[in-house]
Amino acid sequence: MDQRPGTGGLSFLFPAGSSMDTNKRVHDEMDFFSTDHEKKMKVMLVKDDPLLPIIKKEDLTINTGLQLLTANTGSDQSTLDDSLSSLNQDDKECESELEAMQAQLGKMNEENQRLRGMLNQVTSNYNALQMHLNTLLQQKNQRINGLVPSPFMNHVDANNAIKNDQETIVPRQFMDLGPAATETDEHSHSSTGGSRERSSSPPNDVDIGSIETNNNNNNNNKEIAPKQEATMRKARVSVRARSEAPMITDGCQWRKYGQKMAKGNPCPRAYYRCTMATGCPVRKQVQRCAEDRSVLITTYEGTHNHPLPPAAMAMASTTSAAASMLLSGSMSSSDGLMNSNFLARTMLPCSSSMATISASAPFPTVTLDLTHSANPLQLQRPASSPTMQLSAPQPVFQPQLYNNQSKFTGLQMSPDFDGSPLAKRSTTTLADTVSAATAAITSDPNFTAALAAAITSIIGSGGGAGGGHSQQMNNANNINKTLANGPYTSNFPDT
DNA sequence: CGGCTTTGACCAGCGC
DNA sequence: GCGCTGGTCAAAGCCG
Repeated sequence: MDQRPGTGGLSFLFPAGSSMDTNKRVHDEMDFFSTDHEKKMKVMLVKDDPLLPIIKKEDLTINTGLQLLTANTGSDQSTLDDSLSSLNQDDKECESELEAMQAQLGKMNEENQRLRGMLNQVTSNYNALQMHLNTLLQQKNQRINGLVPSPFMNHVDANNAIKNDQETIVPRQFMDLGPAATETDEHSHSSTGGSRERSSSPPNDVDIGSIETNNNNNNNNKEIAPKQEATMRKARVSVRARSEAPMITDGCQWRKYGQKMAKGNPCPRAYYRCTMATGCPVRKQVQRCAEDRSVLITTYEGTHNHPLPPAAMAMASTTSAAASMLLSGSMSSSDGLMNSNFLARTMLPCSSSMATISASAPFPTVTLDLTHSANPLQLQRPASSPTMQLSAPQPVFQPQLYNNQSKFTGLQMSPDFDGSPLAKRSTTTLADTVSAATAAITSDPNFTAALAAAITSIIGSGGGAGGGHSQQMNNANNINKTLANGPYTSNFPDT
């Protein structure tokens, strides 16, 4: 509590003609004997908060309560002032002390808010950097292996890439997966398909597990690898896109192996398996949204065990990035700041939710929503060619899209998916557009922070991926209903 | 003829 | 234990 020398603790009782600078300079001083506390507080606020209205000089000349007795003579006034000053001095001290404490409290609150903002900023930057690191490692791994990333980047490749790059850095997304992925879950999940596929096409899970075991004669790896793979397998990336076509063109070859009527959906759900390599475990489900049948929902699941064509690279990058974020241990549950409220605050400024996270049992899912309203970026192909509208997520991404993806166009759909090499279909496909979206997504720290917050709010909320607990279900239902009701029909009876 | 789609059946998980 | 649902299999048929 420093006081200006020579003022005797009356530094706020300046004459009306005192300069504003002088009055403002005293904001740090605490005068317990002054009765002009409100004015003092105003000065302090003006100094600390530029948003508040600036106090005019004349405001500081407002009479105090003691000056209400101006009808008295000069001597009486002096006597009365002395008496009142003596009588009220104790009360004034108490009031002054109270106000001083309130002022301190206000300062501390401001400091707290500022620190909180700094922490949020640091957290956002950290998440953005980690995303960028993952992307760079993926790209380097591609160059090393001559491969393109799979939709769900093979975690063995990822580990190798990271080991090659930095011996000391451990990819957390494959280490701290939480309690979600258990061998029981994996067995239960793959029991239907995996056991039946043993005869013809060994599940990729086995291969990866064996690789891990061979590379490291460590019993722990024998246990961890299946869990990692289980989580990788369970993690899903759902892409919502507006399309009249039966299936989006993502550059991969798919074979339909089933179709079911989903509960609550008038349209069936189709099941596809990747046929670009024998035993590739990647599958996808294609549905149409029950609410809006023009919206096509494609859900990817699994890890490709083979190189992908360039046309599939962009989608692979997108889904891989999303899955990596979903599985990233960087979004630890200990980060209390990153909660669903933060997600809401961060995402709501976006007029459309372009990415949502769902912990809907049994699989955590990242949904990339490309269905929202058109914007200047939306460039459609000629009407004769089936197209899928893609609206750039938010204006915040648009400059990046323009700068980085000059060939950004509408998404070409596969009107009649016949298994032909999708790369031949067009030079500007969904892959290109998703690539643009990926670049925008991964380069925007706000988005990564929001997505990280969403992931954290779900995974870290007590169950982890695949937890399927009621709380998670509630969160998931609030955040995303993407997968629940999307119908699909390969014959388009609904269109 | 090979690859794909269709479609009924089967299996496992889950809730009641 | 039973029924519902999601996911998958596999035989049959279609197509280029």
